[in-house]
Amino acid sequence: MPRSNSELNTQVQVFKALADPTRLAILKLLKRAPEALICGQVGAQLGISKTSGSYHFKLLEAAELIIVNKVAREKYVTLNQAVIDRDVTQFYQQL
Amino acid sequence: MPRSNSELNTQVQVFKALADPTRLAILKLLKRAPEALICGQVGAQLGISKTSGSYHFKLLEAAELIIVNKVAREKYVTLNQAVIDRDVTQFYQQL
DNA sequence: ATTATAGTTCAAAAACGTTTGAACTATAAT
DNA sequence: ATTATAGTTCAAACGTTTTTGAACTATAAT
Repeated sequence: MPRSNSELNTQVQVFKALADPTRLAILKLLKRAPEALICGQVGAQLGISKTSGSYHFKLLEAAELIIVNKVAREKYVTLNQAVIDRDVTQFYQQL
Repeated sequence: MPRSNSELNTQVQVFKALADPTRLAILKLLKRAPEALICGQVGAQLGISKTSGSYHFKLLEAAELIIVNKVAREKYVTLNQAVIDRDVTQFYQQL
């Protein structure tokens, strides 16, 4: 049943965000990229529809795993490395 | 070099296993336990049915996050610390 | 001004994950 | 032998996540 611990909840949210092949692929692409990438280009490279891409980027942003910067028509995304580092550390300390 | 997809798949499997409040609670309980715990007792402590417990433990075992030891009627479980450490390291190296 | 491009939103559909109860196996206790 | 306990399995129900297509907004290019 619902275990209501808000730290646990955000942790679950992060793991849920990571628990999908498309999103993991996005994050790995961003990790290797020298600078910000445009959403649509990432989606195209992974062969997903723009609607689906929009959904996944929104979810990654909600989990604070990426930073989004809208410039004119385009959406530039980068890893939120600080938050990822914090999450890894937490994972390491707890398990 | 084309990155094999099976690595991504097992990674996704691990994150899926972690992406649930009940399973995360189980793992944290196991982490703090001085020795192996009995499935049913863990389930009771978390207030889940035995059927549901069986489902979650099976999933955690499939993801190799726990080690299971059946003794007579009881199922003893411990964290699979070696695999967890490897997963954390991989997470750290890739994101 | 028209058309093209990048992305969003919405609702429906499809896919996937979790819980439930009943029936079951195997071991233990009386 | 009978009854109790620990756990599994199965299918159905229930719940959540993901994909889809169409309609939409906003900016850019011709």
